[in-house]
Amino acid sequence: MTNLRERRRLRTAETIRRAAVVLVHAKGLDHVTAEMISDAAGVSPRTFFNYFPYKEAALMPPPPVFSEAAIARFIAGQGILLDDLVDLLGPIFDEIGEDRDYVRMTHEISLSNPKLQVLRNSTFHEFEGLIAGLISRRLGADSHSTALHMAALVSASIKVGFQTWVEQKSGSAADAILAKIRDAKTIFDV
Amino acid sequence: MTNLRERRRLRTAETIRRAAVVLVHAKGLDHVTAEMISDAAGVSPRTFFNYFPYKEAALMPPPPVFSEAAIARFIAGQGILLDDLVDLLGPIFDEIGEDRDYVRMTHEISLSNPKLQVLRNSTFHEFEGLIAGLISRRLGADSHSTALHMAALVSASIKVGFQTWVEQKSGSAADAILAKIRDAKTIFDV
DNA sequence: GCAGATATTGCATATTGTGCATAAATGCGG
DNA sequence: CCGCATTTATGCACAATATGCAATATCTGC
Repeated sequence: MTNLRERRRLRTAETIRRAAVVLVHAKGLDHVTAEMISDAAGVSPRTFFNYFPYKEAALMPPPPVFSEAAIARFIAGQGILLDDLVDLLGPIFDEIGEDRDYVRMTHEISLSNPKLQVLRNSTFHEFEGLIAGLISRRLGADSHSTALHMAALVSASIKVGFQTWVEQKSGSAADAILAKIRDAKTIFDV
Repeated sequence: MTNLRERRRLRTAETIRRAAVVLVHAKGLDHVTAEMISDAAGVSPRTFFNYFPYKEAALMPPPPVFSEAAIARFIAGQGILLDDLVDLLGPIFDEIGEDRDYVRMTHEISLSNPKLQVLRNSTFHEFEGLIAGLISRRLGADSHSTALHMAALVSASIKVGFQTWVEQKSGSAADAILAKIRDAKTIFDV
């Protein structure tokens, strides 16, 4: 199990992320330096930049990871595409929903600063690309354009669903988001 | 005409942009400093940051501007939505297509560096938001979610269309892009 | 041409981010 | 359990980014 080191690395990254989010939420991005974050996380500034290429990167969530099994299941799936997509994405959003206050903090931070908005947009964009790739693999050759369109729809649904969840006081993130994705079926049926 | 100053400002910004694009295309982002760009554009570094908040910003195209008249026409329009959208966007892409080599350069640059990819993604994202806003205004209250979905589709179409145009040797950008938007009708009809 | 507004510039400075060398920690085979 | 190989953390030096501020130059309208 060479992944003891790996897990340690993930834990350190997470520690830094938390420290960064808390600090920036309290003081604003411009009043928090990489050094402050490092101090709060108990690492040297040099190590900070070892984990994150630039200060703002520590404020973004890590990219979601799908299990190999889940990916294989989705690609080989024969059912309604959006339903299978919901199955694929469910666990991801379950996880997000577990720490409501923290997620809300990160959300507020993202909106508080132009640079972070840019980064957030890009994060969404990358996620959309990931989804498009999976859809394309499932639909086979020549499905590129269709996959991009569908991924765009799904991504838009996620944004709307996430937004409504953030504004709510209670309820599951997965429920809110997946409902919006399912709604997309009324617009776009495959 | 107080807009002599304004036009002058736009021209200076454009001069800086061109200088930046040419330099970065030749040497790569990491080997071009803000000072080099300033020198090439004939302004002081301080002035550079007066026009652009950070180095990379000079490498992105200015946001498209729709005429008030075009916006009003679109919002009040009664025809097929995607057709009206094509009318609205046409002039924008005509303009882009006028300078093929330059646009291709900017495109190559965007793909050459992670930071620029992020920025490019965000630029697309903002454009999508702009379109969503216009669609929402046209469709009236409670159309928020629908507008976002449609804008996502249009945005995806633009990306695909732009990509195919860039790969071509000749042909109009507007034609390539608008064709893809029209294609979206086969998927999504309003 | 003059007064007021706007744009440009220089200078000082905090912060960012990287290369490189060194030290510490970890996992592995014996 | 121990030392060896590899990965990870750190310190230091330094170029580049980006901003505030004050001074200077340039434009606009009268």
